[in-house]
Amino acid sequence: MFSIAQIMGNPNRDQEYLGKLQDYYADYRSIPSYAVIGDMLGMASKSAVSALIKRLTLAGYVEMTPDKRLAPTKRFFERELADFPIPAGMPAAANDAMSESLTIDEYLIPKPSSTIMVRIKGDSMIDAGIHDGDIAIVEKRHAASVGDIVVAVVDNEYTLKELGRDKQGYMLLPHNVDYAPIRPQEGLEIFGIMVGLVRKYR
Amino acid sequence: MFSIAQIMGNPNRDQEYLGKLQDYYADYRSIPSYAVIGDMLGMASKSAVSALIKRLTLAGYVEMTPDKRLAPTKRFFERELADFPIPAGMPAAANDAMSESLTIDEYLIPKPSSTIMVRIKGDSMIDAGIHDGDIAIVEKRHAASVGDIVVAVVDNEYTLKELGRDKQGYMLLPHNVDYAPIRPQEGLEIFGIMVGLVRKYR
DNA sequence: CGCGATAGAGAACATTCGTTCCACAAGCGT
DNA sequence: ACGCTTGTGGAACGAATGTTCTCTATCGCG
Repeated sequence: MFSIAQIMGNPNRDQEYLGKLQDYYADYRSIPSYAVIGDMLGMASKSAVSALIKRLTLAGYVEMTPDKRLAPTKRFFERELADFPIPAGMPAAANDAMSESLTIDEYLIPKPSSTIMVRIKGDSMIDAGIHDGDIAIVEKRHAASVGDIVVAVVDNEYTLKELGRDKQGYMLLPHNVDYAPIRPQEGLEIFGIMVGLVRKYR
Repeated sequence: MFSIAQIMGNPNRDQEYLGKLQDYYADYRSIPSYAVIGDMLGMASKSAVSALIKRLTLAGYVEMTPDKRLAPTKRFFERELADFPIPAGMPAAANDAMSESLTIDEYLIPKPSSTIMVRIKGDSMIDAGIHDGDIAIVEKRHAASVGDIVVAVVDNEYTLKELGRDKQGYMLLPHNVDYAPIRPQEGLEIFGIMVGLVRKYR
């Protein structure tokens, strides 16, 4: 991977171009055609745009999708440090974790079609930091590992617990001393596993 | 605005198609050409794709950018929020009549410009369900109320605690029996208040 | 069983896309 | 001042795009 300064013909200029592309993308979630880019950046010809895109591609800001469409990369969304005016000493801005994604949605939901959000009821998992009213991000699938927090179907009811196992077989572990582990009588059906948690303070 | 069920020819089918488009977009941040969509969805002709896109446009999931490129709308990113326990039959493509739809970003970040994300370090707040490695959504402002979870500046260090108060004045309350409340010596500067929490299970 | 409505296949079409080539202008060092 | 490098303007080109049309298969309903 290269830095923009290493690749770019005129780094400052190109940085500014990149900024305008980022703004456009923020508005429309799509990268425009070369002609529109040209308009936007004040270039009269598409060859200039073509060259710019080549540079941006080399520098890793955009890439081609499998069907040769121009798409932004993770690096495209990186923010300048100046955007995060966090005074020195700030508990490391979550920049590191989030820098790879534009949004929290992307961060938590890599596979939208098989992901649902469920609002937690009750406090059987409170010792795992899962509170009543929290929203669980659940990825639907039938395979889970011991230690995963799963949504399982027990006696025709859905429940969120940690998947555990001992010599007697699988069980569902609440995280609350007031609740006892559940040993499903007849098999255990996994509905999905919990991949994320969202809580809102108001 | 319409619901997908009102517009769609075959709602379940279209919902599934929409899901695949969402997955593709999550991977590449771009909507593919009609030909690729056709491949992906098992349609051999572009006219079928064209019809689908018309329906999705009507339903408000995609739209045209100023230069006639296909782009997702906000609604494209919304996810259904189910209440727990999950109603039976849920696994099937959620038809409407379901509770709310929302994006996590909008849910947690009403004021983007004054909101930052901070990764939690340590477990001084673990009894409040705030774990090491979680991401706190922090709205920057200087006013806070007792009971808020705040990011405060104490002795030139940033710390996340509950804001408390007794007759001796304000203090910062950890939520962990191993930690003692902090009574700032010389004033207390509030950096922001915690409005949300995001956790990712791997 | 037959009818109509609907969706998809397939092909033709004009449009638009991005690439590529060449020529010219501006900036730089010698 | 000159020549070289670099970047841009412009035009031409083939490829790919999305629209539209007709025809056929399928489904639902009576």
